[in-house]
Amino acid sequence: MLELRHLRTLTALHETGSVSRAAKRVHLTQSALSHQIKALQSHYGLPVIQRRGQSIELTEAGKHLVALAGKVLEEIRETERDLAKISQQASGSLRIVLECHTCFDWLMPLMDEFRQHWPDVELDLVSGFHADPVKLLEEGGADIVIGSEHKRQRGIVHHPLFRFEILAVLAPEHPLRGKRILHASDFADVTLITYPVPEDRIDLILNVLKPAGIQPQRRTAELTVAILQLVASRRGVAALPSWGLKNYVDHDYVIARRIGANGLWSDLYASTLKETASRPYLRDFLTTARNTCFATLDGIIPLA
Amino acid sequence: MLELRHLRTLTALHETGSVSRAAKRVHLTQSALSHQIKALQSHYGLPVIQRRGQSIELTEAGKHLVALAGKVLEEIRETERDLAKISQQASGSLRIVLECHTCFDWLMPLMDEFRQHWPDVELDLVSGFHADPVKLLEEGGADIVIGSEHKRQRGIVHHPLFRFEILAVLAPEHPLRGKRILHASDFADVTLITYPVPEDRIDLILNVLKPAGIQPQRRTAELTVAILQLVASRRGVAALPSWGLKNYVDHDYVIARRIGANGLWSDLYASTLKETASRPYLRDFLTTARNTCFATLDGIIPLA
DNA sequence: TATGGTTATGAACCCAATTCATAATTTCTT
DNA sequence: AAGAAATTATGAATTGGGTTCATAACCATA
Repeated sequence: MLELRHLRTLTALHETGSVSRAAKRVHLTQSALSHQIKALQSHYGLPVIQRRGQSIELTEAGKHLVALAGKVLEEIRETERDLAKISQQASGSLRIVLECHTCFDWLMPLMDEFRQHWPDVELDLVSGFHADPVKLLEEGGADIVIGSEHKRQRGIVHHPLFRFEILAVLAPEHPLRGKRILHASDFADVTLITYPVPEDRIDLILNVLKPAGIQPQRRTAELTVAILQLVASRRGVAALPSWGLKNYVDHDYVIARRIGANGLWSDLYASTLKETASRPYLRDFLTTARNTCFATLDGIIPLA
Repeated sequence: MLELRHLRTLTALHETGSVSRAAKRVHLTQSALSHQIKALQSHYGLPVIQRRGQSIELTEAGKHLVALAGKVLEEIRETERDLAKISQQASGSLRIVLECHTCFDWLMPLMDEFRQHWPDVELDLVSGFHADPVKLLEEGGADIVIGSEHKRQRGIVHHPLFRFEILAVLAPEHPLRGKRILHASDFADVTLITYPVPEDRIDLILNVLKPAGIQPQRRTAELTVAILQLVASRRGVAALPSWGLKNYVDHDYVIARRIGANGLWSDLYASTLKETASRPYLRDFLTTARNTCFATLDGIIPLA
């Protein structure tokens, strides 16, 4: 009766706190999850979730099942790693090109974990700027590109990671602090603080400012903390993924504002060659990435 | 891809050492298991079983998966016990009537385990002889009857346990030692050593000797070891389940012979009231019983 | 070489999980 | 308070994957 799919659903419910969000997380319909939950409850004669206003909460029974899920799913992945070792598919290289600078935040701990699990995989970050990172895959200079590119291309697989919102970051006393939502025009007279990458790699410029014919001043910094430091000391404003901001916003170090009525969103993909896509360690890397991101990053949305 | 059903199949393969026997064990066709195995192998790019002449053996990969199965399936049962506690279905009584005396062998350790898992269930053996044990269920004097009865009866559920062979047990120097198979006529002049129960509860008499019009002398003993002791000291022959004999036969304490060309087989069921059948602890008792029996008892066959 | 038993394979089938369509419910907004 | 928006529940329809069926291949033993 209980199946692994139920356990996956339960963890998704736990992580997202909502049936429909959990459904996206496991790539099923909200209806499917509703049926699953109903089946579980009637089987055990116990509710597993409980409405708590906006979001849902797991009951005691639900928590037991989530704890089980954690153990079981991890154990399965462990043995699958063992199997990969046995079939000698546990070695190779995973050279990562990172287009999204902020992603260092979650990639670093992920890489640490990965190194422990796959000691025989040569794990590297490919440094430097690359005009056409996907070409790097084809040329054999890298094994995976993490970025927003996802146009169909033969021989290449774009593994969807997640969608996230990019927020404008301001100093708490910034003149624009009063507006709940910022529009292109608001950026006319500000200095934009970005990572040192070309304009066409910056979503705010590409999708918002350029279409509106606005070209703000730019200043660059390598590290996210440096950017935030500059913002806080009123040298300009930045546009950063929402997830990395929570701590700084909570401590009133900076404030964050939505860009445009619907917000500015960006999709993240992990692209590989078709042939590397099937390697066990690559698959494990991807699921670990998704797991840790969805578990630790606030406000991200699963991608089809 | 990997599902709990695969894990169950793997353990069955491990326990039975044969695809078709494992199929019976998990109540599927041999074909279904064959497909499952094929799917597993092609998914992991590894064989999980290996032919070893008559029987099969698990490969290293298979052993990893079996180890996983042990952990995972046990953890699931653990949390299901927790859920039963939460839903307050973890208390009640389990008074067992045992028609098959030899079954004490496996029932005792089983009861010990059960007591640890379900401390709030009142566990008891209903002692004494009962002419109609199923009636005892209806009268509320017992909760489960372990025996061979399985005729349809409304309000009663007969949970199949397993089929086992009853072998004739002789002293090593017994005159009949030369025959590989014993027939009804061979029992004409022997003393039959049995448990102290009526004739119609003894399969050998009921199904073999009575139809042939043979009525051997009888002598009774309470305990299996006592019966074996009497057999070894040439006071007569006995008919006992094959599984309990292995140790004694291996040590040349007694010898065992098939009864009739196809052997004498008996089916074991656990009968309960319909209403008690759904209780979590009862279900757990049954699966534990089957698990331990199939894991520890040689030569038993699953029952539809 | 036959024979009984076990396993493999492809096609057909069937059920159960999912989706679809929609209703019911809740929450947010004005 | 009422209407709009979002979320969840439910029943019917669909579909896809796992199982069975039928049969072939294979393997040991006589």
